[in-house]
Amino acid sequence: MDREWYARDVETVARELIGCRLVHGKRAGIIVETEAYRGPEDGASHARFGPTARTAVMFGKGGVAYVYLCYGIHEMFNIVTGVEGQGQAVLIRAVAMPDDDALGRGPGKVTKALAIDRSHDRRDLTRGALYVAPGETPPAVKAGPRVGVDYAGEWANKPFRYWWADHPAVSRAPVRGKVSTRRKRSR
DNA sequence: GCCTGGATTATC
DNA sequence: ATAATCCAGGCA
Repeated sequence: MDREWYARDVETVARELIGCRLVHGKRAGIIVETEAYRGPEDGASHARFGPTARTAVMFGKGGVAYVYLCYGIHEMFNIVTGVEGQGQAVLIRAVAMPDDDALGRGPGKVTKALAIDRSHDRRDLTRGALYVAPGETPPAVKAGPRVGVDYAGEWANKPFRYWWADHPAVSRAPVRGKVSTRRKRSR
């Protein structure tokens, strides 16, 4: 995909990424689940604090990778969209791998399956070994609330998550309304 | 500087 | 239900 394609609105790109091929060298998978993060006004987005050392890339041009470490364990792959200053990005939550459907299920698994890590942060996706290409046409795409962003108030309910309807590689959405990520610190 | 808590996943 | 594991960013 070229710069123009990525420069469009984040919701459009997130929706159209479903069915596309995500390629990294010899590895590739079909994207079956994404989430749109709208910009500084989006209470669920890393962009909500404005540009910082980590998130400045989100405020740059579209078609660039944003990769960050989550929970100290998992690396998450995002694609910046829109034009400079907007702060939009799409999280790739699941890909269908040719051999193993379970391999690309869940955002932490996507980076594992395609060997993407923080060294790819800020990588230009319009040139090089990491890129998106046309793939298949999904029979149906559904939309619903994003996963794991209950802290974001009204923004948590917006239907910014897109997935290939009934595809087996789509991540299982956890039961919402339950927050069990609290870890007690002895103090 | 210190401290909180997370765009998650595996296992208990 | 909770451990694993680390660092960004708010606040003092």
